[in-house]
Amino acid sequence: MPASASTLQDPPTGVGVAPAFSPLYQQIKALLLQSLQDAEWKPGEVIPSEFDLAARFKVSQGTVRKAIDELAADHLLVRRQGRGTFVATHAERGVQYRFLRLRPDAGEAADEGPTQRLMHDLKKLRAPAELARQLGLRTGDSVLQVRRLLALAGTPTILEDIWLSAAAFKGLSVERLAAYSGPTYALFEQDFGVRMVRATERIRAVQADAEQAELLQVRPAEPLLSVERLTFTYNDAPMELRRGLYRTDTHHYFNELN
Amino acid sequence: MPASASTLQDPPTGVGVAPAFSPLYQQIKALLLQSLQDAEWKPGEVIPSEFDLAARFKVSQGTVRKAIDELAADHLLVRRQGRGTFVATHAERGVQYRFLRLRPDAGEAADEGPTQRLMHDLKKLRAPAELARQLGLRTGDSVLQVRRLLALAGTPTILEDIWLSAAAFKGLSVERLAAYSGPTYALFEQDFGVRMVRATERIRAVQADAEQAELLQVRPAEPLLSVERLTFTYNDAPMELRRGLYRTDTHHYFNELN
DNA sequence: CAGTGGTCTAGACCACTGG
DNA sequence: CAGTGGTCTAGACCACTGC
Repeated sequence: MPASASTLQDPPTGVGVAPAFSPLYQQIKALLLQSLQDAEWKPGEVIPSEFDLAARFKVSQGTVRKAIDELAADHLLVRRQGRGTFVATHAERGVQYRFLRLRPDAGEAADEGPTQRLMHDLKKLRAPAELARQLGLRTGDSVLQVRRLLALAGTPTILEDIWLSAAAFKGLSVERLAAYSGPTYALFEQDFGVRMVRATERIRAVQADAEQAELLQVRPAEPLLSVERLTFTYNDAPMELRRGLYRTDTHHYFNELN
Repeated sequence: MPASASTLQDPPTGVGVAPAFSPLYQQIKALLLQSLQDAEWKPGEVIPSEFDLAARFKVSQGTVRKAIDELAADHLLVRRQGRGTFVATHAERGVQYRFLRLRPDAGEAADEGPTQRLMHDLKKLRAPAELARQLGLRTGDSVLQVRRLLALAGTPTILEDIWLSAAAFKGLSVERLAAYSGPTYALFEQDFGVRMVRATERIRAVQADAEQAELLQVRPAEPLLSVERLTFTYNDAPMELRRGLYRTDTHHYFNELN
């Protein structure tokens, strides 16, 4: 028997329902996740060593290890041999623009991210029903809309609209966005304590309308890739909706299927 | 020290280069992979139990376990508690069409795969340089080209060209393709012993040309999603190039970012 | 050289499956 | 009830990092 399973959640003994047996390491994982959510350890910081955590939770090091393994597999934590285990961050070089799958056609190496921001615009508006639903807000709640145009290798390639809860991102400004040189998600971590963890994307082929064509410097009706991204923090709480229009004449969306 | 590391590969002792320390479980993983490649266990079959494998390789069960864990994470093996560990297969219900990311706009549930095949065509041709390069063949090698049109929920939605080495897929016929009701990748396993393991996709927005438009029943110049897929067997050997044109007016390409 | 993650073992026991 | 994967422990030792 685990040394002290009783100090953690015991499996429910109710009748009728599935036993819902939960292994110790899953419970540890949940506790670690809670600490991440509570910002006990912030992005980029070290968390306690496996032995310390084992002592804290009164389980063996191997059990903590397995919990951390899963969090590392989900990119919530990053292990570094000899140094410790760290809270993952979008600010770190090498994993920046982790969610951007647009690659130049030539040379498999990923771009270093957008090389130039051509335009930033910010509006505040009331969330229509569908947007509110996706962001987990109520219809009419205050929402920020950021529109921006990004250039890759000198040519405008990405036209993006970003929608955020105005409450959660209170104080976000065009100036801050324009001045910040890293990925937006790193800015969200630093300024608002919002760490983005995963995202879903819905991709379609669409025709550029007149305005989009002009901004992206393509002919009207030129085909563009529409990438609708819903981004989640800890807890699977949706925090951002983003709609990108990508030119795919010199770049492509790269995906790896496993 | 591991019980019998000496019977497996010892770390190279050369000077100058990185030590290239390789843990035991990695070596076990490589051995298991070799057995999969050699078709010692075929798709859908059970592999020996962890204890049997531990005895065979003269390591502890935990070490075999870790090797299998990684192969299972890569979807090469599938663990089933109480039953055993099986070689993954595309024929299995629930993982069919694992590489098809097109989803209906309404209802997050994935389609059960293409509901109807409207057309199949097969040609034999000499591989141009670029195709040969991608498939790991020599320019001019004999290649099969399959063209097919698939309908989802009654409307033609996917127009696909598939290129395969004629040598590796000798005997493939339109009749076989048309008659087979499951995914192509399951057919490849059964008829040719080729198990597809992973794939990369390059996605672009393109305009339908006249022929494509007619087949997919859209207006010419309608935007379509172009999905170019390179599919690999064990060993990262490319075995198939596929170019799909997807209508995205009622469906979208779904992607999960972690 | 101390501290951290990484590997490996051996053994106990639990959960699930099928005969 | 036997067999398989799944969990947990305890302890030893290795590889890597930084002081």
